[in-house]
Amino acid sequence: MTDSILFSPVPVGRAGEEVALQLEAAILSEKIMPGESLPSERELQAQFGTGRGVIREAIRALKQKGLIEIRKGAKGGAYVKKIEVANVSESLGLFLKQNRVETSDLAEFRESIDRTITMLAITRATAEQKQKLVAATEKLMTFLEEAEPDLNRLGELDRELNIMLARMTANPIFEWIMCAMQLGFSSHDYALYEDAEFRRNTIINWCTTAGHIAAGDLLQALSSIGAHYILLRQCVAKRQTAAVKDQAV
Amino acid sequence: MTDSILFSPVPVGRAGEEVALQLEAAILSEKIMPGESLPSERELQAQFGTGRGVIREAIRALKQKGLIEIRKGAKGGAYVKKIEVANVSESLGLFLKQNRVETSDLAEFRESIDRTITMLAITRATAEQKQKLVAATEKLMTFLEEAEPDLNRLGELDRELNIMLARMTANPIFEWIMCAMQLGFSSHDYALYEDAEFRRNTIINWCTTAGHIAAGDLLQALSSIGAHYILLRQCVAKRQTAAVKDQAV
DNA sequence: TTCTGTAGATTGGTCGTACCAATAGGTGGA
DNA sequence: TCCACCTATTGGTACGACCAATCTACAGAA
Repeated sequence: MTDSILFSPVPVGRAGEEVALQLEAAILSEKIMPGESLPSERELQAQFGTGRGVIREAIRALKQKGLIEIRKGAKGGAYVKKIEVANVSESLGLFLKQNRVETSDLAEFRESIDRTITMLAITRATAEQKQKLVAATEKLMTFLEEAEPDLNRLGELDRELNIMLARMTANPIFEWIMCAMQLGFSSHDYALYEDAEFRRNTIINWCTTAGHIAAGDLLQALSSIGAHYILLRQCVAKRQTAAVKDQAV
Repeated sequence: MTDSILFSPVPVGRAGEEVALQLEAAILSEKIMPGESLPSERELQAQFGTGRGVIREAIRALKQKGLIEIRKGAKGGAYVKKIEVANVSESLGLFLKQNRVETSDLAEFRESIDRTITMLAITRATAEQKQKLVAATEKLMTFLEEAEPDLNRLGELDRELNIMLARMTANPIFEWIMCAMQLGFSSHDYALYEDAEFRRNTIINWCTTAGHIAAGDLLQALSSIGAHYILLRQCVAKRQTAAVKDQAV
C-alpha cells in the first residue's frame, strides 16, 4: 500500500495496456514490495481516472504474468509476490507444445546441460548433498522388482533427482532451467520408465551415476550420463519402429 | 521448489478462470487452428452464458500468454497465433529481474551453453553459415576505431551474433534459449562494451572466435570462448571495485 | 475477564447496458 | 473504372448495481 498520486491518469485508447504497464513498473521498481498490496480496484479506478473494467483487465494481465496474487474480502486485493519458476515453465511448456520439438533435439539439449551440471555438482556439492543424492537413488531401487510400478511416482522421483542434482551446482540458474524443463517437457520422456527393460537399466544407471558423483569420479559420472541418453535414444527408436508397425497394420 | 505442483486447487466462483481454461484447451487441442479466430466476445458471452466482462478477462489472459492476437473492427476478434520466443523471454526476464541473479552465475551458465553451441555449430553448420558468421563479426570491427560508438547498435550486433551461432547448431532449442537469454538478461552484460579497452578486446575476440569456428578448429574456438568470459569477469570485477569506491566517497 | 458469534465494512467477482472507436466491405456517384 | 462515403461488425470503455468472501469490532454470554 502506498500513498496517493503515484499513478497518472490515462487518456484514452488502449488504457488497459497503459495501466498494466504503470502497475508493472511500480512493482518492478519495487515502489511496491512483495507482500504489500496494490490499492483496491475502486481506488485505482479513481487514481487512473478510468472505469473499473480497465483496472480489472490490467490486474488480470499482471496476475497472468505471476507478478501478483489476488485475495478476496476485506484486506483483500492484489498482493505483489515473487514470481515462481512455474510461470517460466508454463510459458516454456506452451511454447514447446506449439512448436513440436523433436525428442532428439530435446535429448541433445538435456544431455549437454546434464554434463555441465554433473561437472559443477561434483566439484561444489557438499558431502551431505552427495549423500542425499545417493539415498534418493536408492529409493528408486525399490521400484526395480515391481512388475507394474506407479509410473507417476517414478516420474516424480526422477524429476526430484534431476532437480536435486541441479541444485548441487550452487548456481540457481541451472536449478531453474531444470525445473522449467521438467515441468515443460513432462510429456516427452516418461517413455524410459514404461518399458520394463529400459526401466530396469535406467534405474540401475541412475544409481551408478549417483555413486560416481558421490565418489567425485568425474569421468565415470559423465560416462553414466552418456549411458542414460543412449538408453533414451534406444527407447525412442524402439517406440518409433513400434509406431510404424502399428500404422502398417 | 521441491514440492510437486501437479494440480492446483480450483477456487470456486471464478468463472473467468474456467472460461480461460476452456478457450485455452480449445486452442491447444487445435480445435481452433492458428490463423483462425475465436467467436466474437458477444457470441462467446452467449455461449458461455456469462457477462461480457468475464469473457474479456479470459481473453486478456490468453493474450498475455501469447496464445492469441487481438484485432479491432469488423472481421476483428481474437486470432490464434503461434507463440513467439519473446513470450518465454519476457517471462524468464521478469523472473530473473525479481530474483536478482548474480552476474557470475549468469556468466557461468552462458559460458557452458556457449561451449556446447560452439561444438555443435562447428560440426554441423554449413560453409555458408560459417561465412556469414565471419562477415557479421567483421561488421563489429567497424566499431573498433570509434571513440563513442552507438552502444545500442553494438549490443544489437552482439545479440545477433550469439543467436546466429546458436542457430548453427541445427537444434532449435539452443536458439530459443539463446534468444530468451539475450532478451531476458539485456541489462547484465552491456558492461563489456561500455569500457573502451574491454570493448576493443571483446570485438577482436569475437573475430578470432568466428575465424576458428569457420576453420573448424574446435579447441581454439573453445579457448576464444573462454577468453570472452575471462574478459567479462574482469570487467565485472572492475565495475564492482569502482562501485565500492563510489560508496566510500 | 474471556470467549464467541453476529453485524458491518471492505473488496474482489459478475452482470447488464450504453456508447465510443476502429475496421472491412459494400454502395453510390463522379 | 475508381474513389469517397456509409454501415455493420467488433473490440474498448464507462457506469451502476448486486453478490460473495473475508476481516474487524463490538456486544452478549460463560
